[in-house]
Amino acid sequence: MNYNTKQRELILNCLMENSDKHLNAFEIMELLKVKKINVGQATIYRTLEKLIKENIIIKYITKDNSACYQYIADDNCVMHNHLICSECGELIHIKGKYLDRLSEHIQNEYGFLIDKFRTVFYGKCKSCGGQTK
Amino acid sequence: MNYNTKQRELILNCLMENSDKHLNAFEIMELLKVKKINVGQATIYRTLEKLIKENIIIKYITKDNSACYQYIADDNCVMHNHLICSECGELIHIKGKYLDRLSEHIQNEYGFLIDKFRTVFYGKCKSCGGQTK
DNA sequence: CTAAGTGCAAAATGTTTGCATACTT
DNA sequence: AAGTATGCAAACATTTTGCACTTAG
Repeated sequence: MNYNTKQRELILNCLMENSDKHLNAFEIMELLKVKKINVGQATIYRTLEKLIKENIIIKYITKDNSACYQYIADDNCVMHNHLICSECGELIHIKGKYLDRLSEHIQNEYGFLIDKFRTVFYGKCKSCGGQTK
Repeated sequence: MNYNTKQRELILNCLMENSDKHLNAFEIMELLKVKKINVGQATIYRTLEKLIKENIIIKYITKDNSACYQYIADDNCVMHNHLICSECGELIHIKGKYLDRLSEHIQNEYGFLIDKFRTVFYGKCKSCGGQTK
């Protein structure tokens, strides 16, 4: 169903190499251009949509209203949630009992099942001042 | 600094009356038009931005990629987080010890301070099948 | 009276689509 | 060979901007 094309590989590699940052579609295109590779913008958008559906990357909106994409599917990322710093875009993978308990509680109390792929915690990371408040 | 204009009131009322749904800019404009009120689109966008900055509403992206706005600042909403159903858009306000413990843990462990206004839990509500999984 | 907000139309931005061609399986 | 992906350019949707005018404080 999904063909493994050169373009898909390139885009995915680009996102994997930058999994600590959030990139928008334009930036991905530029990064590929620097490497003398030209991938049409339609292909970028179409591929990103597919990667989202496969839960390999996430999409979200930054404070300045731009749509960004970020690679999340490392190791056993299935069980992870993600913290994203609104200031610098740093991505932190989290898991653990506190999170599990919260999920359980929400499920029991409200019948609400959290989607770990779509849910992202926004805030400020250590170096951007999170710890001081 | 923020003038209390007729247009601002109208937009805010519209969002308050629909606090259980998510509306996009166009829908807000249409809802006002139905009431024979014409508010320019530029005003809608400019006002929404201000309301977001004031933490009165939140903005987020739905599954079908449209930007939506929703009123959150009821009662003592300051301490709340929000669950949003990806299917029907239902908004649920949550708080409690599980959430507080998670926040604390994340702060201690990672130095990361969660922004409750920006962070939204996505998932499926009871009536959309959240409980059954 | 001054600062802030408004409406319109135009411009800019970001994303999607149609279609002929090329690539994967 | 069939199904899927690509690139281009055009179309589209959404959001932002400039400017003259109005309104709130």
